[in-house]
Amino acid sequence: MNIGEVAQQSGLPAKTIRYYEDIGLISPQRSENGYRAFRERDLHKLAFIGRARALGFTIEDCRTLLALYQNDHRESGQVKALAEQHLVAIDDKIAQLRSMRATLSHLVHCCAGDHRPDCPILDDLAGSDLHRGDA
Amino acid sequence: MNIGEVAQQSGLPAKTIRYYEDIGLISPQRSENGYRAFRERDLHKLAFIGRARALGFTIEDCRTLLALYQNDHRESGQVKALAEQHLVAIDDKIAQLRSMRATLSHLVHCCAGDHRPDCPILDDLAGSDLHRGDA
DNA sequence: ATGGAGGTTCCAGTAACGGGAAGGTCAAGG
DNA sequence: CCTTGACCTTCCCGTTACTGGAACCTCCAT
Repeated sequence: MNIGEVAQQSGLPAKTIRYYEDIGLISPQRSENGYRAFRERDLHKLAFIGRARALGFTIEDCRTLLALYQNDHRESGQVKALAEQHLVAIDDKIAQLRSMRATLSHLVHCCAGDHRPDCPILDDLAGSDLHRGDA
Repeated sequence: MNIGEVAQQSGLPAKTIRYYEDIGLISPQRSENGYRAFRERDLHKLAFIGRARALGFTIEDCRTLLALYQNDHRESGQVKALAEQHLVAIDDKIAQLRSMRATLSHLVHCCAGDHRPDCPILDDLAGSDLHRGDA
């Protein structure tokens, strides 16, 4: 298989596949013409990576997960630990975004959004304490 | 004020403040010795940027917001539009993270996490369809 | 005079690719 | 046989918002 077909089947852009080879995630063979010659195993690996990436794992996590996957003597505890760690990181991000969202949403609702220049959003960013001290 | 004091008062690292000058967000004067000489206005601007960044606005958004803030003829609708757009982006990110979280959390709960190699997480990443087809 | 805490510039690296140039290869068509 | 177009190759730069570090300068206190 050439890279184009692998790209289609894995859903990953050809550029990304080449990048994954660059950083040593995959090592496809080469044809005599210099083209990458992918086998089923490579495709399978790429699909694996694609799914891990879709779950938000970093490339380094993917490297680790691939190694565990290919290691018959792995312990599922290692995988679970990695996944739980990632879960915590996701929760942290969600919490941070929700905090931002709450503040921003409040400000948006306070802003008339008309043709006048008065704007509680800018007031808040400027630290004017006008609405924060309105109690 | 030298950069150290401004860093403390604004809560931004000195490196970041220099970077903000590099990209033209601020333009502090210079003392004869070559040191940056910050005035109150600069500090105020930096605090403004810091707060906008804390709400997740990009640097380019900050540039726009600063310009609006300094423009007496702005219309609050412009600010509100920018904020609402950002709010949508935040919501998108939260939705994506929650989707990841749901899948990952399910997989983690399915995994024994012991010393055996069998691992539903890896099975899922490998696309084995074992648990997805268990209905 | 000297030591240390500040300041300065510039360069490189981060994560994970994407865009685009310059050029080789292959299959089909005239 | 030649060309055209699709596909492949490598290589280098750009992205976001900084961070770390080197090499060097300046100020203040002892």
